[in-house]
Amino acid sequence: MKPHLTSINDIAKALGVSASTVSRALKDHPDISEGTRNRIKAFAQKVNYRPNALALSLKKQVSNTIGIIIPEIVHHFFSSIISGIEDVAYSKGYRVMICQSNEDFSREEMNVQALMDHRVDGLLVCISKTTEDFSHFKSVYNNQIPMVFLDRICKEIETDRVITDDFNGARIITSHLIKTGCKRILHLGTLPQLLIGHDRQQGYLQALKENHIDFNPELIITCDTPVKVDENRDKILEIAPHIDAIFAVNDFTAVAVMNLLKNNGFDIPEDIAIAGFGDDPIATMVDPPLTTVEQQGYQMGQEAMNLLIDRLANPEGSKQPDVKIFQVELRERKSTRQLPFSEK
Amino acid sequence: MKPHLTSINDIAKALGVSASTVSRALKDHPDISEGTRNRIKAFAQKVNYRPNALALSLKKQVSNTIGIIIPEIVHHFFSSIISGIEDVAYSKGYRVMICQSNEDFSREEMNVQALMDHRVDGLLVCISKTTEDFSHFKSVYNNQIPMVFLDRICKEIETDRVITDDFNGARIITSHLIKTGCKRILHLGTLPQLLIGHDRQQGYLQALKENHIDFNPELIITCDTPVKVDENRDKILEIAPHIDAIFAVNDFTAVAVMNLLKNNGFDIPEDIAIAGFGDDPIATMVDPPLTTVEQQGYQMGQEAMNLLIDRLANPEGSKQPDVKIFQVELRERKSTRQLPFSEK
DNA sequence: GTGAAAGCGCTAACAT
DNA sequence: ATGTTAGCGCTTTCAC
Repeated sequence: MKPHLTSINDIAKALGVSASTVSRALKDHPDISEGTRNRIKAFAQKVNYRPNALALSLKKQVSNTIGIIIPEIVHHFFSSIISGIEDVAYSKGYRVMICQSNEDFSREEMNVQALMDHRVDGLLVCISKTTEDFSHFKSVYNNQIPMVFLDRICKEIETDRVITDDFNGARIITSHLIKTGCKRILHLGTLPQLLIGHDRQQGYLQALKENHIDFNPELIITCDTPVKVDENRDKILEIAPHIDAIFAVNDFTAVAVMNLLKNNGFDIPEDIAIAGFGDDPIATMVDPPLTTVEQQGYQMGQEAMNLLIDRLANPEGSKQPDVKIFQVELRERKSTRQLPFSEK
Repeated sequence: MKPHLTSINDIAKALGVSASTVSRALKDHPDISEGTRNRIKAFAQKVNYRPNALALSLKKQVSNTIGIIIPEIVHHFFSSIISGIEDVAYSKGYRVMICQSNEDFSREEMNVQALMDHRVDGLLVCISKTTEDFSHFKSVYNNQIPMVFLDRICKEIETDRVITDDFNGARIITSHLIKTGCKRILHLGTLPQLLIGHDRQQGYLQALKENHIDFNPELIITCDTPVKVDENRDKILEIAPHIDAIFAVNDFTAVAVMNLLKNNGFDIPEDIAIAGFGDDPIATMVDPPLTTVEQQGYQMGQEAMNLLIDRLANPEGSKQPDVKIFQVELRERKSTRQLPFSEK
């Protein structure tokens, strides 16, 4: 920023007109005569004039920038969300500032602060796993900055939200395991305070119930990353001989446990069928390819941005929070058993 | 931004002092008496005052924000770079604005423009695959905005750069294939205008030469994504019986071709050994795990940000461009054959 | 049709 | 120790 890009004042001085004339000419204000307008426009073009977005935001009290807070962009689901947001945002003239919380509460607080400091017009947030205190979001809410929660939400704050039907997704995939002959299904889940994890676990339980399978509490382990699979290695291998399927809360955990079992002599899916959640690209690259449910990250991002734009356009909209629930779709692959012929 | 967050003027009015007093008190200017300072600080705290970053940037002509342009955050290598950048940036009080070019030239031009409009202090960029015209970057350079190229660089512009030793990486991995008994090695590469692809291809050729293996031009195919593997499916399967190894320009292409070959009855690595480039997490999750070279994305990001900070601190530094070359490290896994015992 | 002036939020040189 | 003023880049109301 040192080298002073040309400003409206520079143009005004150079052309011997006032700054306001330049400003008007550049935005085709009808008052300005065609002559001056052309002269100014030509000059602006020549010196490659670009309006200072900072000054504009300050003046207009609108930054045309929205903030995104996302746990970790490395995960395909999250980066798909971002792409969905960006594509809508760009097409409507918004910029985005992306912040990663790294699943860390205090980093998330800093992110909120930084985005507020930059006077973003609105916030799109996917809450960190470790967040249990929501006061930073409440402060956003109290300042009436529109905010949309994505995927991971906060029940205590009444905002628009875009979520996956985790309950049904888990129910569908667990039912699929049952239909293909599995009865003793291990669930690798998140800590229960994470709502999506809770809902997926409930969906799992619901599927068991609908199929009259008794629930065995030992068949739920908190284990939601490859690292945790490694930590729980002994426990999992001990249980393995007694189960015929695993439903993991996400795909990379599913893949990690699949590799663990394969390396220990289990046949997938004959000994143990495995299913994940999310349809990460990795699902099609592993052997056998992973059965999972597709979560529409890109579309969720688009929808969230659209909701935010609606709020921005209708600031006084005291209308009820919008809730968009995305259904998931089963992606049946070779890591689970085939449906009996009669069922097909 | 509608709901007017409290400003310094609001505080001044409320407390019956002038704005400058508030400004000074808040930053512990020695002139301000302890009494007023405490009074002001307490009040600011109470109303949760936060300086407007936009106004500050405008005033100071420094935004403390740096722009990142990256092809696609979905790729692990790129998101690692971003994490490296962010961690250094945050620790030095910088914010980042991340833009994706989606490997698209005109999107990249827009990104540059948007970041300039926001008056970022500097730019960290990894050029899009499809970019052949660099005038947008030259304009940044001419405006004396410090810029560091990462991984994919532009030779025509004299800036700091942080790159991988692609030539040596490719040489190391090709040599490894040769050492383990392979002689007819197919290379799946990028379009030759992409410098990293060019260098990797040269490294491949160099390894052949060093080992007195004649180069067969039919053994280089432009094919650098899973989609392109699919498009080149027939060609690859036709060549497959005549080769004993494949070196792919990146890991996801390597994995895609591995799956193609496995599904067509080839044994990996006995029939065909496969090696990638980058050490994406996927490399350890596939079966057999992929031999590849590790590219230090996170460290490269850190280094690039450090270089940029140096430039920012020394604006008049007419010193030569810094070039940091990161070596890669072989990650030997099961997708390539074992070294003969005598070599170990 | 064009210019002068005020103000967005903040800082700093210059008063007092 | 505190206030006044001007200005960062821009828009907009009000003059002429």
